[in-house]
Amino acid sequence: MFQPDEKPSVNPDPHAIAPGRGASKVVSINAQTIKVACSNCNLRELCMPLGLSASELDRIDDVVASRRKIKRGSTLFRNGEKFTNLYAIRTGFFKTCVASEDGRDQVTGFQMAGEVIGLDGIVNDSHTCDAVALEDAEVCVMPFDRIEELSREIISLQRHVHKIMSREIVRENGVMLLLGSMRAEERLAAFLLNLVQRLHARGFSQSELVLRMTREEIGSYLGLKLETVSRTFSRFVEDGIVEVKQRHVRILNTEALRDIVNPRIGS
Amino acid sequence: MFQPDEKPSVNPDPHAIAPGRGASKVVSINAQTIKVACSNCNLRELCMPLGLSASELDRIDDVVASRRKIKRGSTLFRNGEKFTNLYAIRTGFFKTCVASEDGRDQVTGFQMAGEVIGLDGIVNDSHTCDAVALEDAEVCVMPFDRIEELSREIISLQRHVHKIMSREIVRENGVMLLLGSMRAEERLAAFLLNLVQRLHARGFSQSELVLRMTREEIGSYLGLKLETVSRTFSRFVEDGIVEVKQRHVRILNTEALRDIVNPRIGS
DNA sequence: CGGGACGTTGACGGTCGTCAAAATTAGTGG
DNA sequence: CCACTAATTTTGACGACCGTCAACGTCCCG
Repeated sequence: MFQPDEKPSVNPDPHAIAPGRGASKVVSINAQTIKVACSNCNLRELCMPLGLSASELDRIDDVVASRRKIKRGSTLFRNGEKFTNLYAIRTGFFKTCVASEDGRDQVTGFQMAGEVIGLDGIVNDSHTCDAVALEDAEVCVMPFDRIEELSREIISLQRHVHKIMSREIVRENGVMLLLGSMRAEERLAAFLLNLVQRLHARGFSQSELVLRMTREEIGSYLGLKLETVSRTFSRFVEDGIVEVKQRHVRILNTEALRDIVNPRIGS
Repeated sequence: MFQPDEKPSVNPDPHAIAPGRGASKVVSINAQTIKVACSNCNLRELCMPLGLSASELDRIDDVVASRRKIKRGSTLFRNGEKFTNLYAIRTGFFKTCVASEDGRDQVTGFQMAGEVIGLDGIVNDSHTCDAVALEDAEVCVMPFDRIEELSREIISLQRHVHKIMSREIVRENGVMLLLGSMRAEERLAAFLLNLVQRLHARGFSQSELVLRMTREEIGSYLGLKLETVSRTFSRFVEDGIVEVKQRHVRILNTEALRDIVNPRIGS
């Protein structure tokens, strides 16, 4: 009933281990040498500015100091840790979550390949949330000092950094709208549409997805309890809008989901 | 029972109309000439980086192209409008709100003197929310191109811009926590504490404030209906935590408010 | 002084949270 | 590879919190 995920049209960089173009592109970490280059990364169009000259592209490779693998369940950074890097996700799936003093916590976002995390750390030079890998992941480590340095010289990089931060602000505005004014069905419908749209931009199916997070994590993100998430899924299934088998979801009626998010007057 | 607001220790720039230091600092707008200068603005410490050299300070004055007055109830910018400027609030009070297609809207924040608005417009070169003045206001108009230009040259300005954007991201994380996991009392308590803390940083009282927004706007921000906001205020009054007379609020027991936001185990 | 915007309060109902139990799956170690 | 335990998910019953609807009161401004 559920096929495996379609292959993304932008595959993980197949030349990641190929010989570098210069010593500066080869960095030694933990006794293993990893070739690092944005210039031939297929995620570039997602996480780097377009329209760079060859020489600019060459210099942008320098923002990535190294790569880092994160095992499922472990953290990329934690609340309180010193901020030094932004991270571009190469593969895998993350959640970010904040915690209040009395232990409540709230998932503030789910991030996938091509997206950048760590922006929260800039204000106070320390992170204010946890970033947890929901599946084995690999990220590009980008020292923020170098990003600032280079973006002083490469205008399109500067603009790009600003856009990434602004995009995050706008995204959070949308989440606030969701949390502040939507009911459970609307929240879950919006969540599914958003996920599938982002996956589609990465070459995956428009109608099928595998949830990398638990019902509880979805609930935390949407301001609902896990039971409500589960019940709402069940209602969607009853209504023939989706098929759900554990974490595999197939969207049968995208229009219906859109109508739930944005109730139309009349029919 | 309620005195008028205390005077802020950082007063509106008393030299705003004083003779400028050069022609470039004098800009003509709408047949009136307004002296524009961050260097002698008393809000500087709130909205500009610290530790600038005199020459840098002089150049930062150039970021502000002009000033603009906004009447209570009118908008500084609207969803869909082309993005060209960021705005630093000199006086007055704003709300920003986003709207969904079907007409629901959500207040995403309240902004006061020294804070910067317009960051949402950077991603798509057009604004994604409305900024509405809740009282007569004046803002510094800062063309974003010039900000980017100057921040390529002045490192501390670049860092400052990044911090402002990151701060907004962190703020919104906090709002998501509030909307996602707090009950009405907790939300309102957190809201009051946040407002009074920001006002205090501007030289106002720690315990007294005048709400510039309606119950409905508070409710929209907090994900509650106006009746719930009103009822929750009444409960706080019954419990002797605050005094409320219309939009004048006096906090009688700050600790109680903190305990509501952050329930302690035990006593 | 009068109309409109804003705020308060009450009664009632719906949505979602809480508690509980059972089913299914995933992960672990033998 | 299988058994066993933990984790996750589903479903039900019930109740609390907050939304809805309504009426009334208050303040502000023309």
